[in-house]
Amino acid sequence: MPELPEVETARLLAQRVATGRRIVGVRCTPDPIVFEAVPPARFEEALAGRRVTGVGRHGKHLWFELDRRPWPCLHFGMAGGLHAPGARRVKLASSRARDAGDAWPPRFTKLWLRFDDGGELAVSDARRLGRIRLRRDPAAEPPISRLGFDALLSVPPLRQFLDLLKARGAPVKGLLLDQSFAAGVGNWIADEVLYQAQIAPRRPARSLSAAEGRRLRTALVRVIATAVAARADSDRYPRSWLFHRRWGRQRNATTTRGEKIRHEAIAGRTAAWVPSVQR
DNA sequence: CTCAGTGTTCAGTG
DNA sequence: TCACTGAACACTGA
Repeated sequence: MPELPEVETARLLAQRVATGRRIVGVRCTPDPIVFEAVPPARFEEALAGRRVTGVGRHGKHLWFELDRRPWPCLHFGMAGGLHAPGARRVKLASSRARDAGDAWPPRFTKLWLRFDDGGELAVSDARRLGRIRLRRDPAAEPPISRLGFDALLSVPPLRQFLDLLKARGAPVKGLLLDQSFAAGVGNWIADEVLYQAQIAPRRPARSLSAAEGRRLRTALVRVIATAVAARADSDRYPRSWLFHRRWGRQRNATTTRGEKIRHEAIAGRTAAWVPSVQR
């Protein structure tokens, strides 16, 4: 559940379930890839008996603040997620309508926590591209310290935003995907933002006019805020969004307004864009 | 069977 | 050194 809106929704869930509670049970699935070489015993020892004081997020990274360090940090990769029993699952837009049942803990669970009030949380990751780490000060250490501005909480003022664009020659689509520029933007958000800002994805970032840069910033803020307000429930995203029409076998060739959608690889990812609208 | 996919990292290039 | 690109990673579902 990768992009910022899903991670922010996971943060709110974690906050509700865990904040103020003590961890009374920790179970790690042995997985040296996802746990990045932290042995399960070490991880369990760091968490067991601790009280959760808060839940932080920057970009797509999430971490629990405990009454003793180090703290656990989560990145969900392409297919990871945070779950609570009975809670509506934040569905991946790309795997619509398929919920793999209501098993608890869910399939592919890597980390399973129980709290002193009976609450539970599980971290799953089918594809194993996610990471679970321990850090003494998450925001001050890699990989989080290397991130750029958080795309929900700290988008720079216009003047500064335009300066950042001028400093980069990469295709603007690639820049949006660069986490050291805007932390939290992923593939569909980048495409959505460029569509709404009416900018072609291959345009070098530094070639954007001030008016285009301004549109880009406005669209970024709006797309992120709207998706977060919808709690990352894609069914609640505006019908006019490119999002609803970019996928699948019905990779619909057109938007709701009848504009032709084109798919091509840019900066290593598939970009979906509308040449008749994006210049 | 093959391939794409809400990501990140690292080697290689200019 | 820097900016950028493309392959690798790992695995499911179409």
